[in-house]
Amino acid sequence: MRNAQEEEPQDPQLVRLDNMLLAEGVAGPEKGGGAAAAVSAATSSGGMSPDSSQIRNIYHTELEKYEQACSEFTTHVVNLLREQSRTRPVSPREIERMVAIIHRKFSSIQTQLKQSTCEAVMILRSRFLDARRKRRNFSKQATEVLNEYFYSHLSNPYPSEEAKEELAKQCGITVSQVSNWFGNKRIRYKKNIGKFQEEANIYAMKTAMGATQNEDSPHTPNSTGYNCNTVASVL
DNA sequence: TTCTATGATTGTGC
DNA sequence: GCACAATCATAGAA
Repeated sequence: MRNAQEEEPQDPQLVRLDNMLLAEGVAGPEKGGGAAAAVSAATSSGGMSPDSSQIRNIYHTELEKYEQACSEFTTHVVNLLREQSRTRPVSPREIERMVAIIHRKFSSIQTQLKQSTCEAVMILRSRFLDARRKRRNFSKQATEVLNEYFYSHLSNPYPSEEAKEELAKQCGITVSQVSNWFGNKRIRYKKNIGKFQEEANIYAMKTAMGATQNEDSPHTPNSTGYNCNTVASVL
């Protein structure tokens, strides 16, 4: 039986589907590859997204079911043939041929399973690309928080990893979105300081007011080093 | 419909 | 790996 299975030439379509599933990280060892990696990169939460890991789990469950069913059915048919051999001559060659037929039939089921998994991955990929295209502005409050940090650290607007995480938490966005925001802000501020002057003054006033309210505790911010007069000279 | 603002992506340099 | 610069694509205002 094993020989009959191993000698069967590999279906080129099946090979193609196998390669694709491997490349997408659905088949083979668990890793962050292909669509799975792309989606998880977008979520920045690390690991596979719920959708992509779901596809992987379903695929493996179905594949196991398929293998079990194939093996059980083959055993069943072989047993039937052996029983028949009591009433009529059944050659080993006939058994082999029957097993080969069963495997061919099951192979088409396997192709269908892999085909539909590939389709699911493709749908997931296009959904991810759509999400990337559909930009959403951050909430007013989030922009406020980011701007406050930016203008109060104008002399060094490079938040540490911890600060980025804290800002991300406060704004309800990801750390990479915080990094993007600061990257964009630094470059746009630098290119057009004049345009941002008014905004800088507003946040400077806010910071100053906050400092006045906390006059009893002299070590609290405005300890950020922000000074209205330095706005134009930095960066 | 056009224009501007803005979040995201890509390529490059360090 | 991070920051910068250029660019893209879209949201939202005019």
